[in-house]
Amino acid sequence: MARQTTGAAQRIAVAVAALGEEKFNARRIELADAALETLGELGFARTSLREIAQNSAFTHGVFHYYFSNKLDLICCCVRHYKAKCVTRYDEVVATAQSRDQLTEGFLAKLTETLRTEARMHRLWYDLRSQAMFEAAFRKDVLEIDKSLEAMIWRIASRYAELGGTRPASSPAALYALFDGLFQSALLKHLADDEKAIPELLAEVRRLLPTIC
Amino acid sequence: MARQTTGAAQRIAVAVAALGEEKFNARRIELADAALETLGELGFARTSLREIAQNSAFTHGVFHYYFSNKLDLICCCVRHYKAKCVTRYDEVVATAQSRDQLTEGFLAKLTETLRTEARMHRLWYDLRSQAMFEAAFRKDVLEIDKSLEAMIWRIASRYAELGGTRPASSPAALYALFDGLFQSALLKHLADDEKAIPELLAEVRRLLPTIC
DNA sequence: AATTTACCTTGACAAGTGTCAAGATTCCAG
DNA sequence: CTGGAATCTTGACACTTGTCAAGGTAAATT
Repeated sequence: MARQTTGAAQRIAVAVAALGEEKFNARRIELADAALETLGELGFARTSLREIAQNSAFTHGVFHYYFSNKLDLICCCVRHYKAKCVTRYDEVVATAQSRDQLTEGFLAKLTETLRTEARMHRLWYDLRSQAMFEAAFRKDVLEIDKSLEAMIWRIASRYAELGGTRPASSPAALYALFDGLFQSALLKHLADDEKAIPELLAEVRRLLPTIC
Repeated sequence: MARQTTGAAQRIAVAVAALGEEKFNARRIELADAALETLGELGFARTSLREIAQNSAFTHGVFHYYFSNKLDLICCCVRHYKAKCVTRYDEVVATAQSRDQLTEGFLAKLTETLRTEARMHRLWYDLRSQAMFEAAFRKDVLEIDKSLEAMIWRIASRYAELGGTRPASSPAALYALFDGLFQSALLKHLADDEKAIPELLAEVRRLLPTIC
């Protein structure tokens, strides 16, 4: 049975059953990757399937072939984005042998992220806000938020460990703090405020010893 | 000269010059208020001028008469929203005579806000995210962010003062922390997580003595 | 009372939207 | 090689969108 003549749900089920699963999912991720480009550029509100298709090597029909609808596509994008994101600081955590090394590695990665991946991160904040309106996003968004909280907690725990102490705050509070600072710095950075990054770094440098 | 036959910029200039300014602006705010209803319900991405008009006592043409375009309307909404927002905790700050009173007043207001104004606040987070994509929003959003930071700072300063100490963090860090916690609690609350509010309260209660 | 101005309604336009299906193409098992 | 399945392209549909202008109504001014 051709995939197209059935609903997308059945299509996907059939594909999974038919051992084409891996290929099918690989294609979905390819498409999600292409979609993330345009989404990062325009944001959720202004991005249409046709716009996504035009900025990619695919035609708009393919997206309908692989995704049951627009929300399905965006959800897949969000999930895919997550995988890229949550391990960002793990290498720093694994290799740092002192508080100083961890601090400098963390700050360097933070700077690099703000400089080169601002678009992806504003999309994250966009989608997290959308989740407040669109229930279909909530599960994935809450899951990613949890992963990010765990990521921050790994950094803080390691930092504390390297000084022989324990973090002075809860995982939730630490994540809220760093996420809030990052979000604010991102907005200022996107508004061409050149002090945004240095101020963020100074703030984090000041905070790390007091809260971890 | 009739307002409609000129561009909106001129129209507004003419209105201002013609002493109709107050009436004109009052009408704009009335319209912005109506628009905020729908925006809070649907979010920026899904809200159209017609939808706004249908959920209000006005026809869609009126919005074009009072605003040069959709962005102009939304900007006005954001600015108007600000005024409602930034004084929320001032009464608590002014009347509290002890740390306990301030804490309880703050937490009560926090709860009330989450319970009764979740829609307005998700809209704020939505618009702040939009500002990362749409430059036209940035100035207003950054300004509101500053006002909110100052609002948090007033609370923290007063809390410290009531204990004869000084806040242990910068205004930026304190705002990032509370904003991050609130944002996370709001999302969970909207996802029908009944622990969202109590957990937020517990976290804030724990944090206040350590950071202020 | 007459006329100009401010305010609002209505309907239209062009562009863009998500969705879908019919047909072309590619791929692969028999 | 061949027939059928998987994949993709194309074009169409019904609908919504922001924008705007022609016209009507109410209010103010002369």
